[in-house]
Amino acid sequence: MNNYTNILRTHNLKATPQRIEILTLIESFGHINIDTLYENIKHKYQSISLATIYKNINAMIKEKLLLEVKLPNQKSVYETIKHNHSHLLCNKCHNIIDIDVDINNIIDDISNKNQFKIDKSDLVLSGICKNCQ
Amino acid sequence: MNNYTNILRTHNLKATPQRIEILTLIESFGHINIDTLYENIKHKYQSISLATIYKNINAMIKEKLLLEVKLPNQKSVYETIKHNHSHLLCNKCHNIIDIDVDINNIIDDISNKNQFKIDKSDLVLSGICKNCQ
DNA sequence: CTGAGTGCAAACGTTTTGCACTTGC
DNA sequence: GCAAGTGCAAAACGTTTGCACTCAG
Repeated sequence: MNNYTNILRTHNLKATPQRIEILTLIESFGHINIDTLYENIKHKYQSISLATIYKNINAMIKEKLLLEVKLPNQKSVYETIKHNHSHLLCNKCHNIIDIDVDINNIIDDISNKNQFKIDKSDLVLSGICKNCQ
Repeated sequence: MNNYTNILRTHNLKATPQRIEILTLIESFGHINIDTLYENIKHKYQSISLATIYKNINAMIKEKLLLEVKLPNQKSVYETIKHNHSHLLCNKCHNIIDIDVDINNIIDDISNKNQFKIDKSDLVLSGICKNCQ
């Protein structure tokens, strides 16, 4: 039984081959946008519809299997939910690197100063990566 | 002569009443999305078109007068360009607070570790604000 | 006076929906 | 067998564009 079959089932989703392929591609790309996902999934399922991709992405987001990452100046990408992390974005090759940034001190500080209950941080650092410099 | 007239002119944009009203509303709201902007600008200019708003927002972004802020789970908002800052977002009332966060240490650290030339950081902390708790 | 901006309608790209058919379980 | 998922076409959205008219400078 496929690796993703269980994951999907435990999230109240049927393990269809299309969904397994979506998850496989997201994992292998790390981060992927809808268009690239569609292009690549067609290699295996030529007749898949964009509607199916949207429905599945949305279903998996609702079931907390996936996360949308909004980026400056480009389309959102999707990733599987892992531990909390931030993103490094190259403005030239558009590659995205996951990074671990410890901003707990900052969050505590801001929480106190503003009497805010912070439960989430979205940080994108952008610039030019090593290869593109 | 209106406050915004100069700003617009120094950014190669003609100071039309519509643009002045857009800037006035953005300043008074702090952060505003397209729909709210449209609703509010109609109080003064009933016949303004959404196309005009989009054209102007885009023109002002290109001329570095405005900035788009992408937010998790909701539409982007626009703000005038000030010094670099981050955002605190309340998931209940959707209010946004500008905050100053010193992440230079973090940026230096990440830059070195990844040999990345970082020139921009987008940070949104979200949770529940004081009033909504 | 002239080029830039406005407002309308139409076009466009993206995402969602309805529905008949298929499939996972 | 039945609810859930797929794929198609159509609809719905949000945004942009073309064009005649108007206005800022």
